[in-house]
Amino acid sequence: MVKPESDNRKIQMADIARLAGVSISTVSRALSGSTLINEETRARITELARSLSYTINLGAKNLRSGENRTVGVVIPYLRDNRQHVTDPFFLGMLDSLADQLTDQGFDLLFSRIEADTIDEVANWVDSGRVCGIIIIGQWGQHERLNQLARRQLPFVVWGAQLPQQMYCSVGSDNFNGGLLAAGHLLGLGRKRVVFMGNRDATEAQQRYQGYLAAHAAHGLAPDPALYLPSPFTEPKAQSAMTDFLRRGVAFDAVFAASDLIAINAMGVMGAHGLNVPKDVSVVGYDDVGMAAHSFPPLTTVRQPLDLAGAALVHCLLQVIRQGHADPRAVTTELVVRASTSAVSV
Amino acid sequence: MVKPESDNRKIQMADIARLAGVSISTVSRALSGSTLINEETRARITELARSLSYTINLGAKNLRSGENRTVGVVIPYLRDNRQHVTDPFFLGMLDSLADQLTDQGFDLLFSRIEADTIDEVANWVDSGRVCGIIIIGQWGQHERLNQLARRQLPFVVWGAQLPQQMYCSVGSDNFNGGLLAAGHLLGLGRKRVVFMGNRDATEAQQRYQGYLAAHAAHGLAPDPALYLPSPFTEPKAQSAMTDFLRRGVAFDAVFAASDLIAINAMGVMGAHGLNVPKDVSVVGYDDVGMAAHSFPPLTTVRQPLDLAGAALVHCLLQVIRQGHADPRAVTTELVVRASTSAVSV
DNA sequence: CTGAAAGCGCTAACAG
DNA sequence: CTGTTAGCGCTTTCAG
Repeated sequence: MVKPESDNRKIQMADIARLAGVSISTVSRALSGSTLINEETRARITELARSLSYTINLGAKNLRSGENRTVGVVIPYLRDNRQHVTDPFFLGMLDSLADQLTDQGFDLLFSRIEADTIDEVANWVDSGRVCGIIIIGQWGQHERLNQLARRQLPFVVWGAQLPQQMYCSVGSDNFNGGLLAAGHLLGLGRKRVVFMGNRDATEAQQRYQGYLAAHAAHGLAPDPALYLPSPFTEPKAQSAMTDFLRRGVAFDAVFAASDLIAINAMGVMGAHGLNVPKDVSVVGYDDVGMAAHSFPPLTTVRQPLDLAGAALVHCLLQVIRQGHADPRAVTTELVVRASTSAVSV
Repeated sequence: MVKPESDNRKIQMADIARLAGVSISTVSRALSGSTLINEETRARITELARSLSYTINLGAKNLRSGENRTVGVVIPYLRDNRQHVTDPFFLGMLDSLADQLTDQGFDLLFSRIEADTIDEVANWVDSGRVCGIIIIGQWGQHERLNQLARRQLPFVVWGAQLPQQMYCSVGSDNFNGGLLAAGHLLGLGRKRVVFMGNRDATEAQQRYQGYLAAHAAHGLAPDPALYLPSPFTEPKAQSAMTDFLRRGVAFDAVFAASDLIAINAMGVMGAHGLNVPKDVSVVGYDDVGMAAHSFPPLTTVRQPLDLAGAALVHCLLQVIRQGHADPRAVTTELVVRASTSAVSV
């Protein structure tokens, strides 16, 4: 099954060789850019190959050469979260990786997988399906990832750098991002800045540390009541903010751990008659496309997806070739838009 | 390059065979579920294989058996549009396809490609990289797609069914979707319903036809001034709506060709002091996750992504095996939320 | 039921 | 510079 229709047999090297009146090896050399071949013969063969729109059979090539230029990209999901990934950040990351990998001549094998069965990605490598794997997000599987690293599985993950980490991670500079965001709000004269996100998620935790540091730099310590736990999904972010408002805690700013959370929080606050940025200034995190077009447009910490994708690919190749790569952070940058303003006098 | 580190040689059939004291062919049979093998031997071999966490080398298997269980999925993009895809609909579709394909034992090779060089996907098939291709969206390349079909390329596309179409498409029932949406608005007593979208895009065109049909069913013909051209991107949708408001055309409802457009339009209208749904009722298209959590939550025409993904995969397999499959439409359904209401008396 | 042998489409020594 | 010769890891006749 899953074989093509019988009639249109695919053209292969032997055909080209016959037509060009040379040996198969000559064709192979011509097409692979070997130097030990007459330029004239190469030209003839290349031309012939193109006119027949011949493309080399990658499976055979890989099998023979032991190479592999396919990398696996997996977006894990939590079982309870289930359903489809909805945060546009992931699409952006995937896009970026696709472009990077294509540029470098790699194919991208995509898969979703339950976070707690993430070990299964090892099969992709064991079976020679891919040469390495990029995992988007840690999803609380730090220890499992460490185990994969012990098995010498070639992979890198997009996420935070953690203590006792045996694998290579690439992430944004979360601490600094948090510092920038909270610093910006405090600099505008905001006094009671809510941190909205899930501190149990490693990246959010680091952003929270930056948030604390910004307060310290201003000689402040945030009221613990200003920590507003919220998952990274839209409905839960909305209900978290709704509950928070009901509690009546005073606040004049929100730093959300993702743009998606921020935008949903702004929506809820707007529906409750609060004005953003006047009553409450809001900063998000990621700078997804939507952030520039929300109402009001969202001030946020930009994670440069193109650099991130490039770094992930770079590190993965290093892990594959040298067995190791150091974790990295790509620099973050504050993008100021209309969702933040100075306190009015 | 891109070879794994030398030391950890991958275990293969020969190893299992040696350890089990049988021939390679026996291992092959045991693992592939052949019937002509002693159940006891099979058990022993399977167990051994699992304990060594052996996974079969797919490249070799495919090469030998001529099979291929990888399908290519491509999301084209327009050059001027460039940058990253931003509409969450695509992520949803990709997710759905990933799940469907995984369930059916296929791998998913993902790629972005410029819409007007879409012919290049043929290489994936010619080189034996994939057994077939799923293209997300027509992107105005109907004729190019027809040419690919003439070349017998095994592919299907998510999009509209068009005149003189030689390839298999799967899409939502755009006409009916438009009919439902506009019918709903007219049924609420709305009289001047804007159609916002790009009529040149084939799917939007069909939704527009449904919009016209709904008017006809109510004995109406829409004012041509109510056609509001808009691309499918956020900034352009916003400026289109901004311009439209400036023009001062009277209207009391909007049917947008995508949720993304609808949500951005709602934002612009809100910023101009218009109340949704009271002053203007809005219906979108797609039912992306965001639609349920916008302000107000968006009434929309749901495209069932799971069914769509399943249909795409099903059709692709049929094209591969039988050389042909008929185009299909998956049924759409109106999801009523708070962005639409009856005209007040 | 099992083993031996041939070969999928290609690359890479090895000899000219 | 080019052809000959072995396989890459697996499946599949063909004989036992």
